[in-house]
Parts: sequence; C-alpha cells; structure tokens
Amino acid sequence: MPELPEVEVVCQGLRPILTGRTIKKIAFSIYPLRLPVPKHEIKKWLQDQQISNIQRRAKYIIISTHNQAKLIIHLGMTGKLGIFPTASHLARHDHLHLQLDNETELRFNDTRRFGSVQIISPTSTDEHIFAALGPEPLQDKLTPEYLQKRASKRKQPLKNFLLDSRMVAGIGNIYANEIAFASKISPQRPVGEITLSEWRNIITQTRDVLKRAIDAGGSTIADFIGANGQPGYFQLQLKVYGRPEQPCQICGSKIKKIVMAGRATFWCAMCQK
DNA sequence: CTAAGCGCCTGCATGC
DNA sequence: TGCATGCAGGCGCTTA
Repeated sequence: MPELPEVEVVCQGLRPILTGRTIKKIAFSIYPLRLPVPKHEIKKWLQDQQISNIQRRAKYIIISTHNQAKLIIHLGMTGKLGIFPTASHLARHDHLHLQLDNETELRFNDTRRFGSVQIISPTSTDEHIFAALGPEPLQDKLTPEYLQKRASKRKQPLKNFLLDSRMVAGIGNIYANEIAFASKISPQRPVGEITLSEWRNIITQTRDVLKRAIDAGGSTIADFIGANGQPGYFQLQLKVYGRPEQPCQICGSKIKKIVMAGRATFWCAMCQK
C-alpha cells in the first residue's frame, strides 16, 4: 500500500490519537521483519514513556517520546498501523503492539514482513537511518537546481531516478509513474538530458500529485482508525498506473506497460516524450 | 562513483 | 478441485 501520501495520511490520523498517551506495555510477535527488531532496546526506551509527537520522513513513521527516544516504523509493502481495544484479539501478522493508558493499543500488522521497526535511543545522535535520504518533495529544499545537479551526466531513466530515495525521498512505483505522466516526460528519458525548466515542472507536478493523493487519503482517516487500515481513494484518480491498454485520458492512445528496474511501468507514448 | 539484479515474505489472480 | 506460475505499491545488499 504505502507510499509517501499513504504514510502521511497514517501520521495525520495517528497524531491526535497518540499524542499525550503513555505507553504501558510493549509486545512483539515471534517472527522476524526485514531488519532485526531491537526488542530489548524498544522496551528499555519506550516503556512508561509519554508520546510527544508523530512525524514522517520519506516513508518512515517517527513516534517520539518525552525522553527523546524515537520509534521508527516502516510499512514496507503490506504494513498497516491501527488502534484497537486492548481486549480485542490480535490478528494474523500483528508484529508489534503498544498498549496505551486508555484501554487501546497501537498495532503494527505486516503480512509480508518487508516492513521494519527500529529505535533511536535518547542518547544517540546517530540518525543513520535517514542520513542518505534526499530532500522531502513537499519541502523547499527540493529545487530544480538540486535535481539537475544530481542528474547531471547520468544516463539513468527518469522513473528509476524518481524511485531512488537518495535523490528524492518517499516516491514509490505508483507515484513515479503518475509524476512522469503529469510531467509529460517519458519514464525512459535519461535524466542527464532533462533541462532546468523541465525539472521545475517535474517538481510542480510531483507536489500536485502527492498533495492530491494526501487529500484523497485524508478523507478516509476515519476508516483507517477502525479496523481495516485501507487509506486512500486516490487510486480512482490514477491516470496511468494499473491501466495498461486503456485509453490515455488526454489523447486517447493506449497506455503502454513495460518493466523498468523490475517494476511495472505505465505511460502514454504520445503524451510523454 | 553508477546502475542493475537479487532476495526477503505472503497472498491473490490466472491458467491448465 | 488442485496445482504451478506470475505478480504485488520497498529497500538493502551484492555484483559488475
């Protein structure tokens, strides 16, 4: 499910619910996630701590506590977070639950276990989890000049470049496709030859696509808080992703599908050059 | 340094 | 009905 907009919606939904709550009890499943779960450290730093804030960086969810610890959750491909009554049954693939001081608990469920749960201790200045990440697409640090510089002399296709979190943070396969379409640039165009004004437009389109997706997901926050954790009706607005052989909404020619960097890639060969 | 490929997992749709 | 195959929205590691 989750790319930047979905993760942002999750953070927005969790913020008013979790902020100010105290973590009373922490438990884990026996299954490993993609990275080793530091169970002992998590209990050590989060037990009986009050939650101070919920933030997002790239696709990471950051749950901060008053002792300056940070719980870092990545949803991977199939991760979900939800709030449930403490008394309710755990579901298959629930891997972490944080019992709160109001008879509810936060549960992390991840079928494929591509997600991760990490902790940054209060004393640590080590933020290596985030060290290599490029700028947030919705923040001012992302500029046309920056992108042109990172792209210079590279032959890498635009779509692969957009998917590289070291260049820009948080863009996944769906939105890389949608951004290339909105920018009218082929996903296969080598980034080294993209002009400054094209980069300016790519940034504009990126922000537009992501913001509209966040807004669409935002309307379903109430759903996700309950049982099913399925944010987002933005899929109804997707122009190319998942629409092979269907007519382009701009020119009517058939949407093409190929595989790039091992990922499904969709585009309109008429509109995107 | 860049760029591509693989593996980690489960579940679902499809075709025989 | 069963079984094999391919595919899925991420990302870190290895290889060239």
